[in-house]
Amino acid sequence: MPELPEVETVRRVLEPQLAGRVIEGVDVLNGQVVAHPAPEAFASVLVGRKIAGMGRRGKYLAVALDDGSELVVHLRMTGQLLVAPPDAPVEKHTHLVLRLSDGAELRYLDTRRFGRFWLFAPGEPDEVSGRCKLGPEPDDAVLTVAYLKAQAGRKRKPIKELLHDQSVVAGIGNIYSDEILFDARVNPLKPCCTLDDEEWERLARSIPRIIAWGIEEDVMTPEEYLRGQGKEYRNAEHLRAYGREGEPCSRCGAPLQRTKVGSRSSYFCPECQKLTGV
DNA sequence: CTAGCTTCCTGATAGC
DNA sequence: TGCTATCAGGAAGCTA
Repeated sequence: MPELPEVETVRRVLEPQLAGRVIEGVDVLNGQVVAHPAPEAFASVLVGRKIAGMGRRGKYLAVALDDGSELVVHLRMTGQLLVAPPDAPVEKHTHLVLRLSDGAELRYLDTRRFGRFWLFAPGEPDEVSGRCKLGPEPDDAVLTVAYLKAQAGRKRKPIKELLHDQSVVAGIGNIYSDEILFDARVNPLKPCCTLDDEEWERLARSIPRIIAWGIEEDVMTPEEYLRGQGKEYRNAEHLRAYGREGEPCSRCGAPLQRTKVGSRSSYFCPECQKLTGV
């Protein structure tokens, strides 16, 4: 389940393999994953374009094309982008194939088919992908205590849900919200309007730090990415809270607990992240 | 305005 | 063994 650090890893691995290649053919195997424009137009407009580079905004990837058009991808839960030789067997759940000028193929696989592609003509504003509604990147300097407090307002919803709100901060999902709250020693269920100044300070510091740490820990070579078939982002072993129910807290040794926030599994330390002042 | 629910999907796993 | 139920979760869309 890619969040910002994993999406950034995909970008770093794929960009050097794609930049400079020309898209010679497009096979839309499942039109469901093409959100804009219609699949036929999507394919015909892409053919002949040269890939200039690859960017990222939140969890969105953006392939920049030579004529100024832009191919935007959101992997959602199970989307994977793979570069494969054309003779490699086409795996189950392959929905889109871009045939490239060096003979390789960029393939999109997605078991749950939640992921989407959007293609924007040069100068065409992106008003449909949801990208324009994103809040600042986690490393953006505007992400101050004052900003977070203003976003929280009088909301009583759990702080974890505020971190999930892509219009507040871009790129945080269920895993990294647990990691950030663990690092900041804030209980995931704590209502937004009840955090004290120290908690806001720690949270504002933890957001950029934990996301940057996630990207560093995620570093992998193209060979490793290929071996894992784009499925393994190595995002489990370095985590300190997520998925570690019953394991000792790395700070105090107390067994970590699991709870539900909304409908999401949440892992936290009952000693370091006490629910007080509510 | 916000909170809360449903929808989209498949596959892994649990329980009977 | 084979069935059903549950869970995993990003984000949009809906209702109250």
